[in-house]
Amino acid sequence: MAGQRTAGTKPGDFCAQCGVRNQAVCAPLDIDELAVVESFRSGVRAVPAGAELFAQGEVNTRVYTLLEGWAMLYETLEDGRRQIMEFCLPGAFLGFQIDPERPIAYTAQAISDIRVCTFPRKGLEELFHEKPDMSFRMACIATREQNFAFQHLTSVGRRTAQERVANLLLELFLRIRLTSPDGAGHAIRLPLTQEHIGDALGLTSVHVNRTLRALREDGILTVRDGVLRIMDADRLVEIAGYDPKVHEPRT
Amino acid sequence: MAGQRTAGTKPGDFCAQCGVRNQAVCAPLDIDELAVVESFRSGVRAVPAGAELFAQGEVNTRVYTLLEGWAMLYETLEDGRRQIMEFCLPGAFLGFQIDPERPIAYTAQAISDIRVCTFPRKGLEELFHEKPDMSFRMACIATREQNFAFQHLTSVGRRTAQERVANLLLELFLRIRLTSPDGAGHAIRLPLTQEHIGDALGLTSVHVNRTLRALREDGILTVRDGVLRIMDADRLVEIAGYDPKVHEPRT
DNA sequence: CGCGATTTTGATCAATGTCAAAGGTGGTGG
DNA sequence: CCACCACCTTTGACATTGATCAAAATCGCG
Repeated sequence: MAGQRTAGTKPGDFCAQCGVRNQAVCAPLDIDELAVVESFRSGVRAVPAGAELFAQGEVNTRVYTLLEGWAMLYETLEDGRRQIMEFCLPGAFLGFQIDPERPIAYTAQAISDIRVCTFPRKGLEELFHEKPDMSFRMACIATREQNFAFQHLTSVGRRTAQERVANLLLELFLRIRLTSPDGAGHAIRLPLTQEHIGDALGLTSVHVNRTLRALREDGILTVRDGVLRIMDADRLVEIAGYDPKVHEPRT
Repeated sequence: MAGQRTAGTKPGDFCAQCGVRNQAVCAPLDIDELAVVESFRSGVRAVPAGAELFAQGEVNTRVYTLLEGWAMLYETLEDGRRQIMEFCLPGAFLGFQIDPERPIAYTAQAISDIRVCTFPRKGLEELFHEKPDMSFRMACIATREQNFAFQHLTSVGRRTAQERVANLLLELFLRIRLTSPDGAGHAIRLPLTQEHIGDALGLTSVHVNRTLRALREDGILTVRDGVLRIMDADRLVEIAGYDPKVHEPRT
């Protein structure tokens, strides 16, 4: 599958062979333009699970495209309560803010070991200016992200614990399915703890645990050893309140 | 204050005199470019309180800039539960989706009587293409909106009822203060019912009522006859968990 | 084997929801 | 001008969801 990669290179080393190019901000660029981007970027960086890409309150001088692995964005309150905004998969564009001087409101942390493509924040405007398609692409991405944040908000604000968990797991299942090359089974790798799930959904980890038990006992799904297995997709879709007409697929 | 408007015209009739131009997508345009936009738009429309600009599930053929009044975006679940995503004030850009064919996931409804500047969705890409600054501006707006959605999500997911209410009312107070020309008092017009507040915060209206009572009894704020009055700003800021360093001002 | 992190379970508690009814309040039409 | 109506606010009694606290079981790993 890595046939056209030069031996010894890893995904992201060359833009032209980038595995997430079509999901990322770079999608509208042609091969020649990629060369410009490639010379602009700072390079590819590996970040171990648990490390932060940037932290709430910092002024952030880089932006990132996630190449491999899972990351998350979260905000913490002074007393330690945490809200995870989003789980990020390859292709995600992270850390962009309008005002580069303003401290960023949330933290980005690697959940698994990840690899990111790094750009200096400085000069981004100019790059977007030279490549207006990237601006438009960027607007599209941000608009989509806003839509996902809206859906997430609806879950947290108005659904029961069971509905929230069902909704999130279904969403993650579909996102992974869309991008990952491996098989068409009813199971995916899910590198999240129950605390991650709780912090994303506004629940405690112990309530997530009980909810997952109920879902398992009802024969709907299981989460075991970091793999999510869907047993009864129809009922899952129903509980999750998932509507394929409005719920836009997501990478 | 309306001195430079032609007698008989209303805000929005001419782009050059548009009161929200500097908050809206049109901000980066100069006078000549405005002429292009002015010929592109469909015109200005008045919409009465309670009417919908577009509805969840429709394919939406127009986008709007809000000129006057309050609107809101919300999603409803099949059984009627409602989540308000956002209260929109003048300058807001509404209804844009990447894929113009896909049904929109949320409803936009006027809270008070409003006036909107209307554009056909068709041709927007071309307009953005001709005016790349508008694309970039659009990306900035969408990114900001995403940030606000994130903050909202944190409130709903992790704050108590009292903190949520305090946070929302403070946010609205500051937003209004930023834009409205009238005085520097500690009160603003707030055309929301307690049900609106509850649906935005993931609470029932009766719990909002009790929470407002507590806030009033503690001498922090009052909401009465559609006006919000701040009595003790310091304590409000504290309860709301408001951090001016990361909480970007918003129009 | 031992340790830290995670999952699981139980017992109890608190925050918020539900249901119901009683006041406003403003608008409308007779 | 009044009566009525729709809508909103307010309050009470009670129900329920999900939180909290605590401890045991399990797991990965050095």
